[in-house]
Amino acid sequence: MDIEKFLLDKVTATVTSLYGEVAPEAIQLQKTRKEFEGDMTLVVFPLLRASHKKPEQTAEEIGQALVASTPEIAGYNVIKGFLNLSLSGTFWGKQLSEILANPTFGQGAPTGRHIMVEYSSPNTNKPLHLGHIRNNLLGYSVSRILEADGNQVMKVNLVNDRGIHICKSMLAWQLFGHGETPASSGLKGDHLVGNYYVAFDKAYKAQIKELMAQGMDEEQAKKEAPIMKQAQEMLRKWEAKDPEVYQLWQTMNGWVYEGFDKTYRELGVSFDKVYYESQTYLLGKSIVQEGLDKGIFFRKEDGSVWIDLTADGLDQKLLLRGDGTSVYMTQDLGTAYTRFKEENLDDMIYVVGNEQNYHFQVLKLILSKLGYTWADHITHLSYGMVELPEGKMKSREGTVVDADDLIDAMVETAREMSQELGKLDGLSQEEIHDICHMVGLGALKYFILKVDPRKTMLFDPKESIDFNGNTGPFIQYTHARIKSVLRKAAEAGAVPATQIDGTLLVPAETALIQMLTEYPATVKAAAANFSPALIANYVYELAKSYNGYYHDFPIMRESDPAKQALRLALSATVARIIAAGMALLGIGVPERM
RNA sequence: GGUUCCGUAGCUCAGUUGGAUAGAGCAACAGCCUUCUAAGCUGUGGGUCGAGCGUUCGAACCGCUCCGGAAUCACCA
Repeated sequence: MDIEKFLLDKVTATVTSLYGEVAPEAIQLQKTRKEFEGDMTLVVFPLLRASHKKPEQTAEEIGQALVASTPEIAGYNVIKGFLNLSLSGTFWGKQLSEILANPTFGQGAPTGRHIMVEYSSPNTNKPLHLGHIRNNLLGYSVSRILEADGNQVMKVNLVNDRGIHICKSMLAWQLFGHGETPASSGLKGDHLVGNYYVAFDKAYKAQIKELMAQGMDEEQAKKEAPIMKQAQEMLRKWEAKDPEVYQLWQTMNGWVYEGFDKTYRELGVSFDKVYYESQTYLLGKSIVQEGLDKGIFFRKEDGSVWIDLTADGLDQKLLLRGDGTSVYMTQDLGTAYTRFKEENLDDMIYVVGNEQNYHFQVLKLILSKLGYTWADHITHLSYGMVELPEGKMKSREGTVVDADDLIDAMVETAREMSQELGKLDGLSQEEIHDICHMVGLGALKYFILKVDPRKTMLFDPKESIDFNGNTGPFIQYTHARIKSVLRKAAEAGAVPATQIDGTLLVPAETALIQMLTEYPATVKAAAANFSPALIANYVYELAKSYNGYYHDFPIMRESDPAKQALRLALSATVARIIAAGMALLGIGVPERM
C-alpha cells in the first residue's frame, strides 16, 4: 500500500472538515526527518490561509482530529509548523506482511510501453576503456530499471564498424603485422587491433614530421602523408566492396567482436539486438528527400543538403554531402525512423556521452520539424566524462584506463582483501572465483553508478578500490551477513514469521519497514529520471540502517520466539530488497563473503 | 561569441514536487571483536551550499546578473 496516498486521503478529509476546501497542493506530506519522533510529517504552513490560526494551533487541531478519526495513526507531536504523525505498530506490521506475501514487490504493473535503449556503441578500432564502462553500466542498469517499472525494454548496440579509423588499423596490420592473429599473439582481439591503430598513428606522426622537415607546413603534411592517403584509398576500396579489403575488414572486426564479447560478459551486460553501421549507414536518404519536398531542407549549389536552424538559436546543419553520401546525422535520422516503425516503439533512449548533446538536440529538432510527433519520445541520456586524478583520459597520451585491465585489477584486489580477512577459508575454487568476481565488479559498478550520470566524475584508482563505507562491497556484505544469520536460524530450527504481530515492533524496526515500503516509489522515480543513482543511494541507506539494527538487536540471542521470528522475517525481507535493488544496478549479491 | 551542462566539508559524492539544526563515505582523532561475519558499530572535529540580487511564511533547490569549470558549434563519427 502507498502510505503517502493513504495519509493524503485522511489528511485531506480532516482538513476539509475543519477548514473547508483547500487546494490539493496545500497538503504537503513528507517523511519525518530522523531526528524527530514520528513517521510522516504534515507541513501546515500552506494551510494557515484556510485555518486563520497560528501554525502550532493549526497543527494541534489537525493532529487531534486525525488521531480521533484514524486508528492507524497512533499519535502526533507538533514542532513549529510541522505536525509529526506516528503510525501504529499494527499498521507497520500489516505493511511488512504485505511485502512478505508479495514475491514481486517493487515490480511495476505492465505499462504496455515498448522502449528501446541503445548503449555501448563502440568503435571497432580500439578496446573499451573506462568511459565505455560508464556507458555500458548506465545503459544496462537503466534498461533493468525501466523493466522493473513495467515496460518492455529492448537493449540494442550500434557498432561503428566502418570508416577511416578502421581502415587505419587494417592498413597498419598489413604494413607491420606479419600475419599476427589473436591466436598467434595470445592477445585479446580488440587489443590486437587497437595496437595497430596506435601503430598507424605513430607512423603517421613520423611521416608528418619528415614532411615538415622537408619544408612542408603542418596542415599540408597531414594531408600529404602517404600512409594517410593509403588509408583513404582503402576506404574507397571498402566502399566499392573490394574483395580483399572486405575480407580483411571482416576478419579483423571478427577479432574485435570476440574481444568485446568477453568484456561484455565480464561486465555482465547484454543486448537483444546488435546493429552495424556498415548496414545502416545508407539509411536516411529518403528522409532527406522528404525534407526537401516539404521545403524544410535546402540544397546548395554544390548539391549538398542543409537545414537552417539559426532561428532556433543553432546553426546550419549538413544533412547530405555534395557527392550525395550521407553524414552521421543522415543515418541517425534514418535509424530513428526505422526503429520507431519496425519495433513499434513508444520511447527511444540513447545512452551517449555529453559531447554529443548538440547532435541529439539537432536530431530531435529536425524530426519534429518534419512532423514526427515521436521525436518527443527520444531521450538522450547524456553522461559526463570520467576523469583521472591527473586530468582527462587521453588515448593518444596513453592515459586511458583499459576496461579489461581495470576489471582484472578489481577482481584481484577483491581476492587479496578477502584472503587477508580470512573470508575465503574452506571454500571451493569455484566459490572463491565467483565471490571475488562479484565483489570486485560490485565495487566498480557501484562506484560508477552511485553518481549522477550528468556529472563528470573523478575516478581515483586508489579510492575506487576501497571496499569500506559507501561502496558496493559494503552492501553485498550486509546481504551476506543476513543470509548467514538466516542459515544459522534454520539450523537451530527457527522459522521466519509469515504474519507480523505489530505490537512487538520496536522503533528501529518500524523505521526499516518504512524504508522497505519506499522501494517501489524509488524504482518508479529512478525509471522516470533514468537514474541508477537513486537506486544505489536507496540500497545503501537500507543496508546502513540494517547494520545499526543488526548490532542493537542480535537475532539469535533473542529469547522470545515470536520476536525472533519477526526479526528473521524482517531481515530476510531486507536481504531480498537489497538483492533486488542491486540487480537493477547489474550487481550480484553473494550468499557469503 | 552562441548553445547545453556542472559548482555542496580537505577529497569523492547524496540531498525526491521549495520545508525543520544541509547529509553520507574517505581522510584525522577516541572507543568497541569470549556472544548471529569487525568489508562492521558508536562518538568527536570539519560548511559563506561559487558570489550577489530577487520571488515567499520559508531557497542548496525557482528567476535574473556575474564568477569559475566542462562539452559542443566539421562535407568526423
